[in-house]
Amino acid sequence: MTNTEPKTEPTTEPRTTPVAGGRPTKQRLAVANVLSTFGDFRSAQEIHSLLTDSGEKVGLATVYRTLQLLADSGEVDVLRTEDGEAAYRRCSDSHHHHLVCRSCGATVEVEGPTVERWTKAIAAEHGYRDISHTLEIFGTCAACS
Amino acid sequence: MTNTEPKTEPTTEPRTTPVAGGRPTKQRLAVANVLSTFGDFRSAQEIHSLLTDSGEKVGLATVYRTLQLLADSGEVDVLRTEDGEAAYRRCSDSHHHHLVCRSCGATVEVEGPTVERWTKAIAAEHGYRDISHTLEIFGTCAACS
DNA sequence: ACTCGATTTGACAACCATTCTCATCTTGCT
DNA sequence: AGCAAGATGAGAATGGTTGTCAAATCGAGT
Ligand SMILES: [Zn+2]
Ligand SMILES: [Zn+2]
Ligand SMILES: [Zn+2]
Ligand SMILES: [Zn+2]
Repeated sequence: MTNTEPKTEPTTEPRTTPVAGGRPTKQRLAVANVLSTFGDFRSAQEIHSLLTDSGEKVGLATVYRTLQLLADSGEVDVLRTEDGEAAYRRCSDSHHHHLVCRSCGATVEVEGPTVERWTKAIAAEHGYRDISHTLEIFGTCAACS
Repeated sequence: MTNTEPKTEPTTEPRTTPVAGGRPTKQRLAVANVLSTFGDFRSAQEIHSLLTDSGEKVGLATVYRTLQLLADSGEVDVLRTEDGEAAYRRCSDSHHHHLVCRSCGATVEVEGPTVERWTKAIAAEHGYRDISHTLEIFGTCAACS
């Protein structure tokens, strides 16, 4: 039947393609899109809910796979919440941390070069590379005092 | 036998292990003891294996409960590895943070007034009180580079 | 030392986020 | 169109952690 060439001619072959993020499928675009809608960290399950609620039909496994892809390619930041869940956010956002009221949950995004410099300096001082860090500040906000 | 120990005597024995909050049971002492034999972070499951291998019969649930107790009372440090597992380690008395190799787990305790001042300043600036914070630094150590 | 109520334990079930499986679409390309 | 590699999704499997609850243990009071 189909008597094509036994093998595809390796003349101009796919190996040169840097599949950083793979194919731009609908599902992946949807995940990337929802990520760019929010500036803060969201869990994979949360992202999946947002997608299904908005009518997009994307499987949970695909959400996880896409987030891992994006994380591996450096397009999103990933961190672990205190109870062990992974949270993702688009990394084009400026790096920042959170000041959270432990009573009402009111959150303030904070940032500053001070702590960033400090962590880098500390890490370099001990010979560590590829530094990342997690920092959360908890307190009682003025309204809850 | 020696049943006439003077009650007024403060501490006569080598080590009365004061376990956090609750009763100093055999199981809790065993967990606390195994923690003091290691300087780096160990998972709960790992600690449980160490205990059972050494003959101590302690249930896994009890290990988890004890570690939570110790963590809540500040006697051990707890952090989340980058793959989401909780890791525990005996804690030194002073407030500090950790620089952890994400490859081999090598941990350096770091501290400094810089980040402490920064968090307090940020919090005060936004009217928050009773400030606490969590900060972990991850990287690849020199040996793993 | 004995009793009794409160605490703690442990075997196992339940949870839940994440990953795996694999049959079935899609996409990219000719 | 036609094909093969890549991607998807429904559900099962995984694995760490927590919940359940009867039984064991502790310890203060007697
Ligand atoms: Zn508040
Ligand atoms: Zn930072
Ligand atoms: Zn290392
Ligand atoms: Zn600190």
